[in-house]
Amino acid sequence: MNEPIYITIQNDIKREIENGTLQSGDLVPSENELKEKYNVSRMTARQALNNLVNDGYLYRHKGKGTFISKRKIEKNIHGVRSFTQEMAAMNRKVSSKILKFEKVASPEKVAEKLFLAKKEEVFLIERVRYGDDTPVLFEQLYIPVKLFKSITEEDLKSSFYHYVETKMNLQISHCIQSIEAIEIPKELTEYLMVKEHTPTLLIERNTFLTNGRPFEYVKSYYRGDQYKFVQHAIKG
Amino acid sequence: MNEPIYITIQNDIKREIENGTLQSGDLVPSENELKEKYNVSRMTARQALNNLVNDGYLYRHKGKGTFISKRKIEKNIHGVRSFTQEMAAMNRKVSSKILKFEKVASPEKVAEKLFLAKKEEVFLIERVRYGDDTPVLFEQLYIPVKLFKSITEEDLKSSFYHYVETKMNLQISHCIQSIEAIEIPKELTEYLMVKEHTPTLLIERNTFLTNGRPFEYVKSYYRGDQYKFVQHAIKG
DNA sequence: GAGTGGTCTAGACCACCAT
DNA sequence: TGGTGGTCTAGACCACTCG
Repeated sequence: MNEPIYITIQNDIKREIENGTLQSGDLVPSENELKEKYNVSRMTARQALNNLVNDGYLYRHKGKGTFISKRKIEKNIHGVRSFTQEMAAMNRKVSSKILKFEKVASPEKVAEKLFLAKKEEVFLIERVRYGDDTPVLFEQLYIPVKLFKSITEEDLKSSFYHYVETKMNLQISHCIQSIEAIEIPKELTEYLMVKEHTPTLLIERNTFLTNGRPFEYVKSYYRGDQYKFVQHAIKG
Repeated sequence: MNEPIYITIQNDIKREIENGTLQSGDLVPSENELKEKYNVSRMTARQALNNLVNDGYLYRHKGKGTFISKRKIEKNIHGVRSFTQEMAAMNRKVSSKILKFEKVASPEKVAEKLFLAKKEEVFLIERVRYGDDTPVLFEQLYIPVKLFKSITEEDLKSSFYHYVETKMNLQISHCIQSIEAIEIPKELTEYLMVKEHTPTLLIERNTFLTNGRPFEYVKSYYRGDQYKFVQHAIKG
């Protein structure tokens, strides 16, 4: 395995939280216990715990220990959710059709959003996504080639975020998005099977990893009659 | 000083970002440079930088260095923002016209959202809100009478959230909102000064205090051509 | 006093990037 | 090749909490 040890420790603990072995309020093994168990230095065990604290899985109490935080389920509601998660929440079956999957020189705006040099290569992926076989969403996804060297069409048939987190072991942190109501662009009417002038939700999203770097810029066009964007937001 | 060294380093860098000495895209001193400058170990310098990355101030590039990220001001955007804040961010002057301000028996759906008994009294406030004198938003706001006994029309001319937090000393915690694209309802065309069928952003929001109780339920209709909803969301 | 997390050191090897 | 960040070690002292 080339996976860093602290990632292994993190994943082990995450798994125990997700399958219920560790419950909200439970004490997690101390840094010294993890040090023994994984035969690593204390700093390495600490790094794993710190990352989980930053991600909201754990909290610490000086002199007492490290504990599982509440949330867990609520966590899925906060903020960024994938289309797949949204549809699952509504009990709709998801499918996708990929219309385009090619390497292109990044347009200026995209390069800026992805912190790339001008014209640096990006994958441009266009797909239509369906809920219960009705088209819901047309999406243009831009991702840096240098980061996603080995991605295939197959990987995009289901959840891209899932791929990023589990296959690539990257940690998604946050996004900045804008949401507006527009008339559907003419060229999309046939993909979404609607007539001209249909109200459409346009969401532009720039999503970042925990290392502070963006990994996607995506423009999504949602059919107004098929999709309602639900979210849970925390005041800041 | 009892302040940990890494906090000192963080604050020094933050200050340079805030006063403009370090600008978006600039290279921050490397871990080794900070190590020399502050006469600390590399891990300590690294801890300072890592924290700033987690807080969104910096991003890293393996082999290249650590850089100032764009955001900075956008950081305030996390989650719930009031219309007033949104407009201020765009440098637009805000004004309001109150069309209706009355006590009504709460409709069933509203009672449910506000945790009230059926037909318990609520204030229904309808207002049009303007940015630079152009109508941007028509809003129906429902708030419990028992909570806002002494509210006046005057209090609603500017930010309602500001009133809640500073005049009533309540702490806003979070909201659940749905966002969808619709055609403008006929009866609103004149308030928003648009023609029929104009794409409109409908946002329904249920907002809660830190004590877990809801204090408002609001339906907002935003002119699609005037308003883009920008937000910063954290992955859960 | 024993255990915990918080801070810190002085090294090390690696992968990545520019030149 | 030299500089950068990414990972990791084997120690150390401290402040806090609990019995």
